[in-house]
Amino acid sequence: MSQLNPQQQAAVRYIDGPLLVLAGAGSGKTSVISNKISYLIETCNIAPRHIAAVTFTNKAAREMKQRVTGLLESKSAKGLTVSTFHNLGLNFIRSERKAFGFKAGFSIFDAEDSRTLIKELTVRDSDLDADHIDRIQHQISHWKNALESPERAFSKAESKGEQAIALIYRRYCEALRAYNAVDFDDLIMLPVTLLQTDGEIRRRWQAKLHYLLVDEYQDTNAAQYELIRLLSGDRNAITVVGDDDQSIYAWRGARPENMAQLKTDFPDLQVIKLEQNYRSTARILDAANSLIANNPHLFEKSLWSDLGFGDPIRLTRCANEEAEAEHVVNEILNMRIEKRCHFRDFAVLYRGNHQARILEMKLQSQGVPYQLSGGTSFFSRTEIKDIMGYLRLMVNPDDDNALLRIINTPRRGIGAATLEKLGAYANRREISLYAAIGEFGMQETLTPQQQEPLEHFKLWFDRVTGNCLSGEPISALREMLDDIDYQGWLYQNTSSDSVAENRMRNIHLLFEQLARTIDDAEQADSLDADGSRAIESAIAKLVVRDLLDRQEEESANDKVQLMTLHASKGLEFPHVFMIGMEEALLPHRSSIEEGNIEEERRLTYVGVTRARQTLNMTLAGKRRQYGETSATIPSRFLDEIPEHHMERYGFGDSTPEQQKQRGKESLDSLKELFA
DNA sequence: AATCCTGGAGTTTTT
DNA sequence: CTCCAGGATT
Repeated sequence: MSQLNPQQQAAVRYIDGPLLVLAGAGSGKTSVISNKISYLIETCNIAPRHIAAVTFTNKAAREMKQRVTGLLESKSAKGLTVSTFHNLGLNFIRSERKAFGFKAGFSIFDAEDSRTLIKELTVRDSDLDADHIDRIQHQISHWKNALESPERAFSKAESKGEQAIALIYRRYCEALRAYNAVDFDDLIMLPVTLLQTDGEIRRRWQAKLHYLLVDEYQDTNAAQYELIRLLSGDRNAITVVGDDDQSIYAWRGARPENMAQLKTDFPDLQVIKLEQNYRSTARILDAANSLIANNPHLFEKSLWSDLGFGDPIRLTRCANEEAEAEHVVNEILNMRIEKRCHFRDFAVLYRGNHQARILEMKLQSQGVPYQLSGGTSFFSRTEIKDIMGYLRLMVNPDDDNALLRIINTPRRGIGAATLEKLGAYANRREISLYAAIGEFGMQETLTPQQQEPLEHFKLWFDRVTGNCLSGEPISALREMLDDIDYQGWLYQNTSSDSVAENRMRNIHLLFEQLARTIDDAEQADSLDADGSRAIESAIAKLVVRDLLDRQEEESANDKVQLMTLHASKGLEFPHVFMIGMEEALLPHRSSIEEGNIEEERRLTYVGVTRARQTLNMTLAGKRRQYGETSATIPSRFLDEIPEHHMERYGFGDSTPEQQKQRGKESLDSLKELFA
């Protein structure tokens, strides 16, 4: 506590009502939340099980939990909830499963599963093109995040097309029900609907939660906000921490207006600003402040730091994107020697993932180690989706999606025609595909060659399931892998052996994680009172991910970090490069077209504020895109950074003399600022 | 079931 | 231009 500045301390101590902490970049918000949790436990004597802290990513949740545990002196954190919104929702659904009408072992559909299901639904519906699937999926997700039921969506629809999508939305929900499944959005939406309609359950949860803390509040969507409001009840014991200037996820439903909404919904809201930055030099912060001042603001705030003026921001105009990448690599190599630092101290940030490609080439050719973050996430890799399919079907035989994924992977001679008949029959009888296999009615429609592999599969899978649920799940699963010779199938289906090896490693990683999660589930008592088995809960937890970040941490050796501006939020690096500072790239073309410049500016702001010591910006004079090379225009955001903080290279319009002059002005103005 | 071919898109992404 | 998905072809 003594480590905190007065504002931070005030934010920790204020517990008499709802509190909004406006935490600027690098102002120690994680510290505040962690310290507040420990303060609530140690000083206010609130039992950990009555406190919940909510984050957006597993990584953030894990870090916070760790810090709280480290801060606690005399008490234990046992029973404390620090989890993601989705995890909290999942726990809620699990413990109120019966009220929802789900069977044990319900599946969680990820985006890919949802897409498959929507495709299935639209194909049968001939008056809708299949190429609108992405739009439909997006729209459904949007409705769910806005808490719109299919019925409401239909009645609000403004066109025939929208009505048609609303009808698919309804069938999509029905299908999920039939599959005993929920999707990611349901993890938030379903708890909200139940809390709204069931007073008894609402009171029970409100009685359980005495204090609620929310991180990255500017990223909450309508459903998440409603969940927070319902859980906090009229106790109003709630602290939310956020920064509207770092709201960069409006495109996926985040509503930074939720910050303003708080003032209306909680009239006695206290607001505390954290403006001291412990990360960056004064120049970098002044640049960031000037930039973001071009956005309208609900709450004015201005970051400052006492870490010294620092180096000017360097802006280099390169001939083309190739020269740009080369320049960045050379700079990194030079700076590493000059500043005596490590590769891991550098980050290269960009707007779009494709920008990483040239960079990768140049880094490789110079032998610079790098870590590319982003890319396909662990749980969307084919091998993991395959094995998860087996696991899901094991605990939830109604999950037709899972069955379809794995029934012929590896090949079992069960083809499209067979599945077509099976589907038609199951549909008629209103049972799941798995249940339909081997029924008498089925046998008439299938040829013996079709029937045999199906029934063989079911017999085998029933046995595997039995082994897995009764005895040692992990060894039963390894046995299953041998049975189906999954390894052989991998080697046969991948271009090189190293890819197959890697995939096999991933599967073992998954098993290890599953074993750990089962242990956790067996120990946790409170939320699993519905009598479901540990493995069911473990598989559900796996789907909401907890593996990816862990892997990244392990491999974070001495490597240059490459990532999108979005992915950089929450991180910091001694030396930051922002590349592609051009109109149409940053701000992105589509954002210009949609008139959404403010979010692009915030994105730039996030990038700038990642830097501790130096910030290097680059742009390419000519860029090749869509086959043709054309001249670029420097990003408008560059003009919003005070010229006296910038050192321009490659613009040809400023002599070293002018540079020096600006450098003087810059120092003078900074001195004035700090006088 | 595997492979080739064509067409369309080409921001950001967690759970 | 380059990549991927999905369809068509073998």
